[in-house]
Parts: sequence; C-alpha cells; structure tokens
Amino acid sequence: MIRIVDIAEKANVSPGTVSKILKGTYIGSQETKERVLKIAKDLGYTPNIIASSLKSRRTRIIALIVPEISVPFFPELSRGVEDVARENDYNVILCSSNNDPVQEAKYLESLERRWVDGIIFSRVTGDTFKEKIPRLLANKVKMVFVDRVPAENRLSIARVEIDNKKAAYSATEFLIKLGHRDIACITGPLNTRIAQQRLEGYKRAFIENNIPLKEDFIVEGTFKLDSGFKGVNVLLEKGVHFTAIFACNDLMAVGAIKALRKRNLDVPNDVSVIGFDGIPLCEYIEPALTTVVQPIYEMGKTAAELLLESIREGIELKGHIVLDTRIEVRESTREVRVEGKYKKF
Amino acid sequence: MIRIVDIAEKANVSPGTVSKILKGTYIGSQETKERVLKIAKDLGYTPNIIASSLKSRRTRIIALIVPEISVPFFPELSRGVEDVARENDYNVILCSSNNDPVQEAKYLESLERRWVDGIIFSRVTGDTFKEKIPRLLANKVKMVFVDRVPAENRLSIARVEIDNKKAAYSATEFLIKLGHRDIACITGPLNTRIAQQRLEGYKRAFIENNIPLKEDFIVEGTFKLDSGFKGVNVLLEKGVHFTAIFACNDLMAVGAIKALRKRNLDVPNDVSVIGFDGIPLCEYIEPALTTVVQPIYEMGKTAAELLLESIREGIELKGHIVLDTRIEVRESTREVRVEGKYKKF
DNA sequence: TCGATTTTTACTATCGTTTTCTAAAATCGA
DNA sequence: TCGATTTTAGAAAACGATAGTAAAAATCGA
Repeated sequence: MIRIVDIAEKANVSPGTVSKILKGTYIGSQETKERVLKIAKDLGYTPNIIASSLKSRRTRIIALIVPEISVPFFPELSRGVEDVARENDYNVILCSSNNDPVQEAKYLESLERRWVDGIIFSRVTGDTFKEKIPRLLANKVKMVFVDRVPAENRLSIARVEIDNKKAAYSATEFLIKLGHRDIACITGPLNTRIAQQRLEGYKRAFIENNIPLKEDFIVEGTFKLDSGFKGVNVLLEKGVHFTAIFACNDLMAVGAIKALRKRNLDVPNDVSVIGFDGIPLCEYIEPALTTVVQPIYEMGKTAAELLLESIREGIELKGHIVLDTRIEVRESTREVRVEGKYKKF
Repeated sequence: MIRIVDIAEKANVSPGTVSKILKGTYIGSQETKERVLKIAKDLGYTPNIIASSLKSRRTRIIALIVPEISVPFFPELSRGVEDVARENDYNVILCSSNNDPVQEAKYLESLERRWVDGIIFSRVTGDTFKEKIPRLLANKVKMVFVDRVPAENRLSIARVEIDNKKAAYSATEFLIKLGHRDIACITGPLNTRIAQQRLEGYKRAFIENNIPLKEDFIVEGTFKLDSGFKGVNVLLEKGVHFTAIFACNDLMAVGAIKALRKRNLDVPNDVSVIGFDGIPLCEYIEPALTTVVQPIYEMGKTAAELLLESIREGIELKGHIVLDTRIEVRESTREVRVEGKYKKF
C-alpha cells in the first residue's frame, strides 16, 4: 500500500505538503500541486482513513440505530440515509436494537469507542438519556432523532418526524366521514411514543366528532404482521362489533385483513381497514390498502442531510422538522353500509 | 477521554503493560493485573478502536453488501449477519448497491480504504473480479459470498447459498404433480445467476417430466413487486394460457396475484401461484402463499460466522455451504381442474 | 552468598496522517 | 541593491494503542 511518505519521497517534498495537497488545504505553487497529484495518481495512492481519523478525529462514519430492520419502514428509511451518506463519502453502520434497550445501549457504547461522527437514532424507550446520550454529545458526536423521537428536547438534538397524532386523527376522521362509528384500533407497542401519539389522534377524532369512545375497541399490537392478525381475533372474541379498523401500521393492517378473511368478513364491505406508513406493499395486497403515507425515504434523507451538515459545520443541532403525511385512498375502505346491519361475527 | 497512559500513570506502570493487561495478553503478576484493571474501571476507560486499529490492523468492522435493502430478503439476511457480529463485538457497515455495479465498485473502494476486516457479499454482476476483489484479497480482507455467489470460485472465497436450481426444480415439479402443465414463470433479472439458475430449474422440471417447454410462458422480472404484476399482464396480453405460475420470489408472487385478481382470475382456483424465499409476509397475504422457503436468517448467520472465524484465525476461506430449502404449502396452489377448461382470460 | 534463571515490567519504535510553527525562497518597492 | 513582504515548503510533534526487545527485579540452586 502506498503511503503519503512514498509520494513525498518521489516528489521530493515533505509528507505534510502532500497531505495538504491531497486534502485541498494546500496554499502553494500550482506546479508542485500538479506534480504531487500526478505522482499520487500514478502510484495508485488510496488514503488510509484509519490514520486520518486518529489524527483528525473525523471517521466519516455515521450510525443508524433502528428498532427492527425487518419491519419494512426501516429499510426504506435506511435507503434515504445511505444514499445521502454515500454521496458525501460517508459509510453507515447499521445497528438494529431489536427493540431491546439493552442492545441499544450496547450499540451506543460501541459507537462511542468508534468515534462515529454522528448517529441517526430511531430509539426505543430506555434510560439511555440518563447517561449514554449526554456522554456521546459531550464527545461531540452529532445526533438526529428520526421517527421515534423523544417527547421533549432537553438536549437540543435535532428531530425529524411526522405529526403522528395529526396523521392518526386524519385517518380516523377519514373513517368517520365515511359514516363509521364503530372503529377499532390496533395500536403499536404502547411503550413507544409514536404508538401513544397515534392512539391519541384516534381518540381525539372521536372526541371532536362527539362520538363516544369505547376502550374495548382498542387493542395493543407490536407493529408486526402477526399482531394485526391476533388483534382482530382478540376483538372478535371480546364480541366487539366494529365496521372499521385503524391499524397503526401497514403490516398490522395486512395481518388484520387476513384475520377478517379467515372469519369470512369482507374488506371493505363488512369492515373497512386503514393502515399507516405507506409501504410499497399496500398497493399490491388484496384489497389494496388505504393508508396514511409517510415520506419514509425522505425522512431518512432529511435526517442524514441535517446530520452531515452539522458534522461539516461543527454546529449544534436543534431543529425540529415535521414532514407531511397524506392519506392514499385505495380499496380497503368504503362508506359504512346504510342498512345499519352489520354482518354477524 | 481516558487514555491508556492515564491509567499507566495512575497505576505506576508503563502504557505497554496496561495495554497487555487490557487485551488479556499480559504475562505477569496477578497483583498488578488486578490493580490496573481496577483503575481502568474506576477511571471509566473506554478503548479507542481507531488507534488500536491503526497499529493492529484490525478494525472490528465487517461490511455487508446487498443489491437492495428494500427487498425483504435482505433485511432478514442482515439480521443474521448483525446478530453474529454484535455477539463478537463487530460492527456492520451496510452497503446497498442498488443493483448498480458502479455503486458496488465504489463501495468496495471505500471499504478498502477503511481496512474493514471482512466483507459479506451478495453481489451484482459486474467486473469487480478483474481488479477490485483480487486487490481486497491481497490486502488480507476476508470475503464470503452469500446468496448471489459467482459461478466458479477461482479466488477461493467461501460461498453460502442454496441450490437455486434444485429448489426451482422442486417448485415446478410440485406444480406438475398437482397436474399443471401450463406453468408460467416470472423470473428474476436474468443478468443475475440466481435468476438464471431458478429458470434453469424450472426448465429442467419440464424436460425431466417430458412436458414440452414453451418459451413464451417465461417472462423476466426484477424481483420487485411491480414486476410480478407487470409480468402477469404481459403474459395475458400475449394470450398465454396458463394454469399456474412459478414466481421466482415472493414479492413478485404478490404482484402476480394482484394482477390475476384484477382480471377476475381466482388464486388458486383459476391459477395456482408458488413463490420463492419464504418471507414472513407469505403467511398473511390472501391467499396465503405456497412458497419455497430459504433459511434466510441462517444464511446471514452462517456467512458471518464463517467470516469471523477466518478473521480470527487468519486463515483463507474456501468453503462452499449449501443450505436446504423446503416447500411450504399454503393456499395459493391446488391441483389443476380436471374439466380441462380454463377460465377464459 | 553468588551466579543463573525466571518472572515482571519498561522502553522504544511504529502505524499513516494531520497540523502548527518556523524557515527558506521568491517577489517587490523604493 | 537592499530590506520588507509575500509565497512556498519543511520539520516535528501529535493522535492512542501495540509489540518486540531489553532491562530490572525476584527467585532459586548450590
């Protein structure tokens, strides 16, 4: 492997000069610059990022911490992050915490040792705030929260998210406007704030439309396929009569539809289903899923752009970016049947 | 940040001694060892991986190169890799090549500069073999191919895969045994070997069962949702009359089913559909998808274990591990209708 | 008690780059 | 032509850890 000193020797200049030329911080003659650059190229020099990192304290690595890479939301987010990173000569370390605060904390530790320049963080609820995160910040590691952001921002870390409450409100209201009154909700894991907020939005839609809210229409899910399936079964076993379901993500909506089908309930004729996320799959399942579309890729991209900017400029992050959502109406929802008689479950 | 010298000072020993104690390569008195360890702990020492990497030429980073993180196969693979990495104090750099040989090559370059210890590689077809890969190997970077492995192994790089041809053969044969003769195939991108092999398996099943193979029953896809959808439309527009479809991955199967539904063709009553991969979704779509199940997580895990072992031992990799597949029968396939009359398309 | 051996610890060079400070060379005005 | 100024380049000290060798200390046998 060719080193800077090798180039220096061949060009009869000092290593320092070569370093400056290579980094573009060189002030000196055009002639030397070109000569060195040519030699570097001829020799096939490739910079050693490790050595560079040690001295400059910049690793050109960012980390993406997600709760679960196998939930389709996160690969899409990851694409956004990676695309921006790649364009800026950064690499991305992927950390799936598997929804486990302990694993998450372990990752934070290893990222600290690694001197990553920044972290994009979709975090599970844990006590990382007490110690780990302040410590990272003290070490000048930049951070951006995305999707699963903390409630308040005591530490001035930037946040990129959607308005979960509003989006859930609009989803529920959409069903109400279709004439539904008996709307069940399959929530996300309620130890996450996004799940809480979506549930809140759901509840608020009832309140603002003067519809009595029934707690037994609400069942907790996990954001995974099977929990949508189970959720519907739980509801049906409880004898809950609903004409619509708000599933707090698309995957659970798919699971829910499957469970309904198994009981010979037609979607949307017996039950309307609306999802949340807007993953590509929505369009292709049967029936195509009406859903609240989040700009997932955009969120990843925005978070990464923010992060890299703050790394580049060495400035503190404190923005709060709230991206827009929209409802994509497809085939899984329809107006409630006017006869007022629901299919017997 | 606490450094080794800080510990050394406080413990009245040399930095070298501390380093050895911390790394577990120390031969000396138990007393010193315990004293140093205690001081290190009290001071809250965290090792600096960058500095360590520079000297030891080990970064404790491996990379995972995948063609497309948003295809569900790859997050699952990634989980396997990451779980093993985490257990061994390794971090994983995620590289999505987006099916672009140029991006892939760029990633290989940056990984070389980064001195990653190893690479797990699900590669797109490109000319990386000419130059980049030998170069990496010359720099003692260990490599394992997984899923999308090259045809031959000139360079003695380990491979972890399934027998795609055999698996596709069995899928097709499964349909044949159900009485189907007119079986369409939606392939993967035919510039990939796995797609070619699956197609080959499909063809072989015809030959071995003495069924004439019709080329216009074959349509090329991209492994993505929309291409399954489009594939079916292409077939139908060509006027191809099929009673079954072998989709070369599950995502395309989902797309295909959607297209069939749109034309009022029932699955499995009018058309049987079998997929490939065994992603969790299969169970939850309507109808539940019969598919060839690959041990995806296992593949990732195996590849990572192989890689880490070879890094640890400093040995060359050259194994070839072929994992088993099985057909999971669900609702999307049934025996061909005996009347011999197919629904008019 | 003394040399020989073993155990324990220290020293020093290195990994490859960056960066600051300083010195030499070149240019310029008067 | 000479001193002042500007350009251009070099020297050297990090960054933090590691590893091989050398030295010091301790132990032992005779």
